[in-house]
Amino acid sequence: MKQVRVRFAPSPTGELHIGGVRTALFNWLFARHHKGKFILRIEDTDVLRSQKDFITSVIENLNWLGLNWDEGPGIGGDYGPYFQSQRLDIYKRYAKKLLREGKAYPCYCTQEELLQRRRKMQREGKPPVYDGHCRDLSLAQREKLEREGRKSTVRFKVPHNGTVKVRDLLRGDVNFENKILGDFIILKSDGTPTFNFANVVDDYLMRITCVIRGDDHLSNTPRQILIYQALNFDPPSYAHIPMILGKDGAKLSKRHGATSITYYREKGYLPWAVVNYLSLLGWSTPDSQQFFTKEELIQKFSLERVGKSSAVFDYQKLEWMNAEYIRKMDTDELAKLLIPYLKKRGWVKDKVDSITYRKIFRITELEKDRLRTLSDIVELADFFFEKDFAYDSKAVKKKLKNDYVCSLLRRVKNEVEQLSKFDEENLERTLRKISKELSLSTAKAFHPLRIALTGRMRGPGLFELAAVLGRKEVLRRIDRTLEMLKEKGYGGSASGRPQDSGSCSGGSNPPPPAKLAPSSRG
RNA sequence: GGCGCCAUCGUCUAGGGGUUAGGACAGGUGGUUCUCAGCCAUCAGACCGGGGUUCGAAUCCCCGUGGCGCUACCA
Repeated sequence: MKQVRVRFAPSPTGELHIGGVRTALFNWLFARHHKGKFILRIEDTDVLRSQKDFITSVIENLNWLGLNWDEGPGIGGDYGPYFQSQRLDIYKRYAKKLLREGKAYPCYCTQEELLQRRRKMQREGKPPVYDGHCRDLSLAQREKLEREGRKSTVRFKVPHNGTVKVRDLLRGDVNFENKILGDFIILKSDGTPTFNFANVVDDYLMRITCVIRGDDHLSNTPRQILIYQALNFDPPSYAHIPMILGKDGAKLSKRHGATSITYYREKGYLPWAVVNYLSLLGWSTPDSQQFFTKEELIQKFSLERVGKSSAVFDYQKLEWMNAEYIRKMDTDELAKLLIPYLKKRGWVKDKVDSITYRKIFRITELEKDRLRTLSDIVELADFFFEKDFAYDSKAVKKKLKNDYVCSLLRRVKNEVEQLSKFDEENLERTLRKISKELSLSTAKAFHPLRIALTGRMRGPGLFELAAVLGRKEVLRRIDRTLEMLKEKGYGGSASGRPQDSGSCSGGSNPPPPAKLAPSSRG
């Protein structure tokens, strides 16, 4: 049996799309499973819309995802070049061959003429296919039109009768009647090939054995098979995989949310989480397994288990899966992935020293369970880095208003100052002791403290996060909170009584004025 | 309009002539904890409709309906 050769053939007219990634993935899995070749070919024949930046982006993103190719840009191979823009003479050669054999003909219709005739056909309720206007021109007529300076395209002569059978690995045989196809263009007036033509020539020349692509291409396939036949090429086998849709059932597009893989990369999705999630869109194992290692996925993947109906892209499930992979990840590895996000915020310097790294590691440990994407770290851990963090106004109103709060904070401050060793265990023991002595439930004691230290109601364990902050910073934050409460008249200072132990005024050194933020997410 | 593809919980799906139609995400409830997250337990939720075939249809066949795609000098 001959070696499996499949390809992914994106056109660089935009950022690599999630749907494109899924197509690339299925091709890659198929190749790897069968120990065949995965080829990357850039279909940049649309000169107007193709951009160099997008080529770079496609290549970078595929690399990031780990979908490595055996032939193509950056690698080379025996069947190159792998950019269609560098193969124009090849397409011309084959077009000439078809011309010579009478299987194609020059068409001199202008776009304007075509448009008008198409409109007319539509008005009359006829199918809007090319009417064969130039199909049977005599040599003299052609020469006349040439002399008039008319530009020509090359059209493929579709037989008027008969049918084309597409053998699809997923859907079985699908038949199309030739007569509904219409003579389509294979070479544009500027000499570049159209998709259907370049695709066939390249797939043949690159010895592609199986074309795996979105099922939006199924209706194009009869045209391509006709070209194979005209050129005396053996067509490959086909597998048209279901498309990915948005929530409303329409083809996935920007209005459903982000569709470019670049977005997910920047947001902090792990490449394998994306791959794993995408593999489940249209494919499954008999036991509906959710998580796969790379080796497992390659081993278990098969086209037979690819479904036929389109799948809705579920952002939430992707997010969940990403979070799962983050939680399962080694903390050290995760911390290193988080650093770029901290740098972007200016929270850590370009060169991370070992003390800073130690802190980042601890923070990573504490926030790991809460991360859904890597960039979440920015919102979750800001208080570790921002000395001047804002207090969630809702949290303040809800938890710091009570009379006992100031005496509690002052008490904690005193005890913390005197702590022989400032670590998690001592902290916990002391804080529990204080809450007991003040006859406060741990909840009542710890919530205000958490807000004093972080500005918010949710987050990692109190002792853990305090330990990371360090004694000095904890004391400073308590002072800062006391000051803030004093200004607001909260926490017992508004009781009207003279300065008693419950008051927030007096005592401490005046810290810088604290900001009160508008209520944000707790 | 023509042609084509598709159809199981809200979503991804398993299953497939006789099943309590299974799992995952999301949602609800309870528990654990200083909060959140997590974790554990638990609940709710589906075979598009109609005909056939059959003792029996969600499963096979046909029709309908719906969704999507193609019908370009885009790919």
